[in-house]
Amino acid sequence: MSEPRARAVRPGRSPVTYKDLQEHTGLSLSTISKYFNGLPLRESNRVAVETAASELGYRVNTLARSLRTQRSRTVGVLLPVLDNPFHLSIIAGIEAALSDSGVGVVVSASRGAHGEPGAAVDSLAGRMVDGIIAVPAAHDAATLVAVSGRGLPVVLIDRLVDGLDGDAVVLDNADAARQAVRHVVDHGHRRVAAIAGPPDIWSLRGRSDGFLDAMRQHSLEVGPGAVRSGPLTVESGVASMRSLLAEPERPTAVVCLNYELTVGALIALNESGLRIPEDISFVGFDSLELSQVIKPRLSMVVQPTHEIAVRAADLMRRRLEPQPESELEPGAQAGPDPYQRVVLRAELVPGGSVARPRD
Amino acid sequence: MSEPRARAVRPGRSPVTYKDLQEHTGLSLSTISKYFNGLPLRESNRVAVETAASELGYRVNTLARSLRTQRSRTVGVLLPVLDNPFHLSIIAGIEAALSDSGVGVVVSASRGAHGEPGAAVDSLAGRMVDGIIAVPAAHDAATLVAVSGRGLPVVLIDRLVDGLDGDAVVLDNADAARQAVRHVVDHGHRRVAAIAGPPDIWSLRGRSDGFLDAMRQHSLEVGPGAVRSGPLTVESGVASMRSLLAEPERPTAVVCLNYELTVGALIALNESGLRIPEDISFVGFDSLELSQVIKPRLSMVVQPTHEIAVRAADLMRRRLEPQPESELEPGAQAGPDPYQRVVLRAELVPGGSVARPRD
DNA sequence: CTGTTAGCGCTTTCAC
DNA sequence: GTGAAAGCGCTAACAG
Repeated sequence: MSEPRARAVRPGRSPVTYKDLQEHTGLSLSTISKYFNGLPLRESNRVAVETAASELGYRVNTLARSLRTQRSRTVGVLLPVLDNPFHLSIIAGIEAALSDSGVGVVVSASRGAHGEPGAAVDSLAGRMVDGIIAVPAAHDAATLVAVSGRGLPVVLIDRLVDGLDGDAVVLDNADAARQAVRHVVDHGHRRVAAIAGPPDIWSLRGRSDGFLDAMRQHSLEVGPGAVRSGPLTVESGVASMRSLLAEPERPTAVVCLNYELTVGALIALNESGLRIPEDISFVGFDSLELSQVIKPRLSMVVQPTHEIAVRAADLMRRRLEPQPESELEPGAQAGPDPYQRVVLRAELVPGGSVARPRD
Repeated sequence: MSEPRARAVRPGRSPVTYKDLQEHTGLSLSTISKYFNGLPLRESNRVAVETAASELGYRVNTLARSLRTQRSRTVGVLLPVLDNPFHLSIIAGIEAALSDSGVGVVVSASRGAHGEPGAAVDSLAGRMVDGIIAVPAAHDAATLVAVSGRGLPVVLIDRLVDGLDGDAVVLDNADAARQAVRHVVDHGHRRVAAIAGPPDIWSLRGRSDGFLDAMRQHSLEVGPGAVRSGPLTVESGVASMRSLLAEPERPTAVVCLNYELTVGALIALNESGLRIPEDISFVGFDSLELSQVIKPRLSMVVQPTHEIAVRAADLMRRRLEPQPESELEPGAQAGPDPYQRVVLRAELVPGGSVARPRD
């Protein structure tokens, strides 16, 4: 017959709710609600609520609000992996762009291996996000299609996936690779190799294709093994570069088509003892920061990552808006906006890592 | 007298709810709920719910569940800024560690400048996170104290803030700096400078103190301006290094005490034309990846970032658990667990960027 | 402008 | 085992 045990181990968090404000002010719940939604209130009531709220340390419960209104003012950002500067930059850019409009961001990693396919998407949907901005992994393409079909706005970044329609902002990948090739060809290189990623990723395939295309346009031969493909990891970059260097006819210039691969290639180059650009010319991808720190500064293809994020955020914001009655024409029947596909160009930042080949 | 306008512009998302499952199965809401919570059900009913759910594409609504249960199985991760590899690594590590326990993560940036102080914390609290893991900015220390006081578990990373108690995992910052000093001193340097951060950030102050302390222990003089402090930005690193190099008695060795500062210092060094280590010795901080790519490889103080994240996640998980009845003793009255303070050591990875000074 | 009322989708006693 | 009913914290009609 002990005292009833304390309710729960952890004390009531922020048990402060409209009810408490109600008791302290004598106002009705709906009036209080109006206060927190910026609706007009009699001045005296305004301050009453205001003071009660700050005294009690009231904080609106977003969950309850979202449940009721059926919109969370939150978008999900879905990325294949988190530990990667490109993705980081995407998060940061989106977060900044959206938080100005009072929209929150919850990030989620698809975590290729474990976890059911699509689990990440489901979890976001279960959080009632108002939309999803994704760098889609093959892994959760199907689920993305499903939620998109149900009317959840989806904005794709960096990659496209078959069967999934929606707004997208992507790089002109072929062009990015072509710029790199032109850069080395202009310096007189003819034996050029690429360290590419897996061809089943849309963006990487685009870059590989662009590479091959550019080589063809310059009437250069692409030997077997001149395009190394492998996973998007530093290790894979190391391995690719090593094997490239071990070739009997070693390329005089190597271009990398992704950040991790660039880092790996540089590590391998570093351990090989070869000098850049005297012994070999090099073009990296997406690692401007690296480039500035290395001597000579590296020629680098850089994506406008921040702009990518901002454009994606813009597309999403447009979908979230209550669709302004377009035109004056009432029957204009614009239908749902057609999907937009924003294509951005990469920029080649020349450095000192590309020079005339010696032989 | 037109038809009632279509309910809403955007079609009903995932209008699938228990009610729908109820209609399709004839079971009661509570039975359906039991299914989704793993409680025992008659086999026939189990499959009934199962098939209905997959046919309709049902997804449980986490928001509603959280509202009802008063726990979201989500922790907030609060960072001063997002675009920084250390913080990225923290996010990735926590996300990975926690998602195994089915706990979600929502990240938030304190965004020093605009936004009210503490807005980020409030927003997390409003999402009913079960706890907050934070690299606290001065900006939101007060709010953190407040929510912590209300019983929300808070785990601090990297920095401590006055008046805020809670679990924490931090670096032995003084030791990190001391290791760097010892490293260069062992190579015979006596004129050593540090590029430090703002002393009002706990971790950076610890590193500066450690630097000064180590210098003293080695009976070395610390000239005025031998410790440069400034904001944690690449630009500030550039400026600090430049001004160090412009000194009449230029230091023979420079140690950096943070990642951004390291990058900035290297950029300045690069443009100065000085050679590492022939003209100047250098120790960087936290940029192992950089170090591998640069020739010579840089001596580097590296934090165990991944372990930091994992330990923080562990501390949080412990607070979230329903406190196992500790001991066999029923009346043991352990009280709330005392706060834990995990202190991790940085590691000095020697490279080729430190050599005997010439003069 | 304010109050009453009925839920949002889910969990949880409490009877059966 | 299962179902009926109450309610988490909030908003949105609708009267007054």
